[in-house]
Amino acid sequence: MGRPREFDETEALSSAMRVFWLKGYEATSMKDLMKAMDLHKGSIYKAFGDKHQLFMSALGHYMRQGGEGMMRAFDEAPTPKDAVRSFLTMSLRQCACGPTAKGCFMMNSVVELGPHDETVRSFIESFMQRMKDKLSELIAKGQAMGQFRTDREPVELAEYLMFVKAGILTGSKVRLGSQDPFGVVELALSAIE
Amino acid sequence: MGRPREFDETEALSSAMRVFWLKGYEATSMKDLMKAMDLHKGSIYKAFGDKHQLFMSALGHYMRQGGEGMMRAFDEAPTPKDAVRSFLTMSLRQCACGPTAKGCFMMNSVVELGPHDETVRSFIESFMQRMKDKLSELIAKGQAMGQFRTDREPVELAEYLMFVKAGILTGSKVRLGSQDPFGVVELALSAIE
DNA sequence: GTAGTTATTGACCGATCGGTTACCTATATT
DNA sequence: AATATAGGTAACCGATCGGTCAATAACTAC
Repeated sequence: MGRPREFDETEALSSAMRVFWLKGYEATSMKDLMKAMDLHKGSIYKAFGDKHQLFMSALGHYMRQGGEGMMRAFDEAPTPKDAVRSFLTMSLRQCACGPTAKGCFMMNSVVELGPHDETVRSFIESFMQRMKDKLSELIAKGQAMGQFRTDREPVELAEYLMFVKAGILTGSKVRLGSQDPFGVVELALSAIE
Repeated sequence: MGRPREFDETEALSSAMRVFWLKGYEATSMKDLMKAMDLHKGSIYKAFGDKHQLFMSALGHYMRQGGEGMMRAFDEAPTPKDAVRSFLTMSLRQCACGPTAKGCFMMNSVVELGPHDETVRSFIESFMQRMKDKLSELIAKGQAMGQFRTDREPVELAEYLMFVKAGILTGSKVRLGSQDPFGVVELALSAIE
C-alpha cells in the first residue's frame, strides 16, 4: 500500500551500474547518480540506501547479468574447449573494445577498492571463486576428453585462465599498437592444450 | 639563493607515491598526502604543483624505478627466456603478494583513471609501449636461438605477455584459493615456447 | 648590516561532498 | 470521504574537498 514507485527499480539500478562502471566509485558523485538515474537524492536513499549500498547493489546486478551470460555460453558450447574459449571472449566486446574500453566492472572495482574495502573485496572474491570452480569442472571434463594437458591439476589451469581473463579485461584499458585481445585468446589457450 | 628546502624532494615524492599507490587517486586527500610526506599543504603546492601534477610526478617516479629494475634484470638474464621469465616475476613480490596485494601503481592508475584522464592514460601507454617493444626485441632474439615458437610474430607474443603480466598484477588483488602467481608464470610461459 | 629571494606555516576560501529532514503528493484500505 | 502508508521533492546540514594567500623565517649577495 501507499504511493507506488514512479520508476523501474531495475532500470534505475542499471543506470547506476553504468555510471559506477564508467567512472569508478570515488569519482562518481550523488549528483552523477541523480542525473543518470533520473531520480532525486531522497528517492535514491529511500530505495537503495546510501552510496555504498547502492554500489553493492549495482555490483550484484552486474554479477547476475554476467553470471547468467556465462552459464548460457557454457551450456551452448559443444565441447569444454569451446566453453573455455567463450569464457575468455564473451564479455570482451563490451569491456575491452571500442574507443572507451571501460573494462570489467568487477575488476575495476576490486582494483580501486580491494585493498581498503573488505565488503567489496569479499563480495567479488566469492563470485570469482565460483567462476573458478565452474572453470575447473569444465577443464576436468576437457582433460578426460583429451582436449587439455593433464600434467597439471584442473584448478591450476583454471587459475591461469582467471589471470589471463583479468589481464585482458584490465590490460585493454591501455591502448598499445595492435590492440587485438581476440588474438591473445588463442595464444593463451595454447598453454593449456 | 633564498631559503633552502628543509626536506628531501625524492623522499617526499616517494612517500606520495606510496599513498597514491595504496589508496588510488580519488581516495587520496591532500590531508593524507600532508601526513605521509610530513609537509604542509603550501609546501607541497610550491614544490610539486597541484594534486594532479603531484600524482603525475609520483607515476614518473614509479616508472623510473620500475624501468631501471627491468633493465637491470634483462641485462643480468643469461638467455632471452630467462629475461622473459623475470619480466613476469620481477615486480611480483611487492605488487602481488602479502596480505595487502596493492597491485602495480601503473595498472591501478590506468584502471581507475584511464577512461577519463587522457594525460594519465597516454603517459602510461607510452611507457608500456616501450616495455612491449623491449619485450619484442627479446623475443626475436629468443626465436633466433630456438627458445620460442616462430609461428607468431614477436610482437604478438609480446602482446600476450603484456596481458599476462597485467592479469597477474591486477588479478592478485582478488584472493582465490591457492594464490600462487609464481605457478601461473611457468604455465603462461609454455604458451610461447 | 640591508636587500632580495625562496621556503614554511596556518588561517582561510568557495565549492562540493554524502546524507538528512520536513513537507507535499499519490495511492490502497476502510 | 477519511485514514494510513509510502514515494517525490527541495531546502538544508556539517564536513571535507582541493586550492590560495599573507605573514614569517631562513638563506645569499652585496
